[in-house]
Amino acid sequence: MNRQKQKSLEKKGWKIGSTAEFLNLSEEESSYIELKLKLSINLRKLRTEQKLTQVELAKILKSSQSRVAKLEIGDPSVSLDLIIRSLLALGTSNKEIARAISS
Amino acid sequence: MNRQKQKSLEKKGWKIGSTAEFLNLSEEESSYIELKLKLSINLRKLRTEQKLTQVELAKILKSSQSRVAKLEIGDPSVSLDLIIRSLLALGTSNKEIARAISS
DNA sequence: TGACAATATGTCATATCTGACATATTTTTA
DNA sequence: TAAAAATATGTCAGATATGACATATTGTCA
Repeated sequence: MNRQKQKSLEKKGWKIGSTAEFLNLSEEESSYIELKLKLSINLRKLRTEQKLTQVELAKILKSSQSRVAKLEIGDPSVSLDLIIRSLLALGTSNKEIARAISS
Repeated sequence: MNRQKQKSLEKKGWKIGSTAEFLNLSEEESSYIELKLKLSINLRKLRTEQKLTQVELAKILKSSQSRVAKLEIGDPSVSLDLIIRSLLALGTSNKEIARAISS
C-alpha cells in the first residue's frame, strides 16, 4: 500500500498515527481493510445499478440511511458481517462475493 | 438445502423452529450460513495442516480455546468478521478466502 | 443562484459478539 | 483398557457493532 492509500484510509477514520506506524500495519490488518473496502465499493455499485437511494436501501435492510452511508465507505464502525449481509440482501450470490474479493 | 442439513444446523444451534419455518429461511440467510460454514471448515483445515492445537491457535489469535472451537464449527455466536480475521492471521490471502467461498 | 434531494458525519442507548472460565465430552497414546 | 490431551459446551461481564436520530455537507436541477 502506498502513501496515497494511507491518506485515503486516514480520512475514512482508520486511526493511523504516523507513516512508520502505518507501515507496521500487519499484513493481516491491511488485508482485512482491503477486503472491507472492496465489498463496500461493490455494495455501492450494486445499489446505484439498481437505482436505489440510501434511504430506500436502508428500508430493505431494516437499517438507517446513516448506516448505509457508513457501509458504503467501509467505515471502521461497520463489520464485514453487515456488509456481506447487505450484499446478500441485494441478491448477490456467494460466488459473486468471492469474485468481488478476488478482484 | 435438505432436511439432513437442517438437522445439522439445528444441532449446531441455529434456532429453527419447524420444517416450515426452516424452508422459509431466506436465500439471504442460508447463503450467509453457508458462507460461514465454508470458512469455518477452512479454518480448521488450515489449523490442522499447520499441526496446531486449538490452544495454540487461540494464543496466536489472542483468544481462547473455547472460542476457537466455536469458530471452527461456525457457531451462531461467532461473526464472519472473527472467522475471516482468524484466517488472515493464519496467513490466508484474500484470494484464498475468495476461493474458499466459491468452493 | 436557491431550494430540494441525496449523502455524510457525530452521537448514543441497546443489541450482539467476545474472551475467559468452568466443566463435559471425545480422541489419542501408552 | 486408563490417563492424558484435545475438543466441545454453557455461561457471563465487558467490549464492540447497531439502528436511530440530529445535523452538516454535497449534488442536482429549475
